[in-house]
Amino acid sequence: MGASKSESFSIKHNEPAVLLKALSHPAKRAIIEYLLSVDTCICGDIVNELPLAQPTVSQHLKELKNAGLIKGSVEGTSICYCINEVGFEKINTFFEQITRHNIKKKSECC
Amino acid sequence: MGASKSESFSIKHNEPAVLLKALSHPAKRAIIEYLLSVDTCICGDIVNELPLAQPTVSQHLKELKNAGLIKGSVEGTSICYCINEVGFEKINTFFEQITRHNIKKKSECC
DNA sequence: CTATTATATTGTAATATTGCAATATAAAAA
DNA sequence: TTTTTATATTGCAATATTACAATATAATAG
Repeated sequence: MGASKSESFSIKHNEPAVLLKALSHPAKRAIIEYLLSVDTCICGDIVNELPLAQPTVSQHLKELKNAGLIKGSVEGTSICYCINEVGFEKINTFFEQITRHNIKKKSECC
Repeated sequence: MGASKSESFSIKHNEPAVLLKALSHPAKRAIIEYLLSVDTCICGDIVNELPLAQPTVSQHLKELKNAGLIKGSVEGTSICYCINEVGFEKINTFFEQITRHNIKKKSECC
């Protein structure tokens, strides 16, 4: 009856899951890609760059920050956001583990 | 007004996004982890292993297959599923690109 | 053919996510 | 202090996702 049985499952890889989920969302990925593309750190430029309202962008930034994919620092009235390498390193580690496991069992069926 | 402005954004990395989204879901990740943990290929064992009903597992398997993360082959009445390395390689490539980009700009702000 | 076993599909209820208008907050400028 | 500028929060409507019961399909066994 209904959605989300999240609690029933191992939280072993929960942190990577948060990162992956964030990156799988088009708007969030667009924000990440924009952050990767600009040399200097930006703030409300994202609102001008993407077809999203300010509150929407603000919320995505908050979630990306909570996930550990971006960092933000206050600069006067504006806030400067940039990529947080730590989050991406965590994803890499997660996938390295999976890939190692995977290669070991490679092509045993199907 | 409402959710999902997916169309508005670049589909450049859409395929990786599908993979990431699948992996970010607890039940789907549990299925993947189970598939990684067993030596031989399995089928309806997943239903016994996870706290999910058969139709639910079936649907997740379908989506994982469409995403390119698993493969399935018919064996009599049952169907044998296993990891599809191709999908994981695509994710790896996607992250290598991002990481390369990322390291180049490392710590320029915040 | 009928029964059994294994999986897929359909329909639907419960829940989660997304996006934004309206509003609030915070810092600097006037 | 008032205004301006930049961002965050709240509340809600629209949409998407999830899970499962009921049912359908497919292959094999008898």
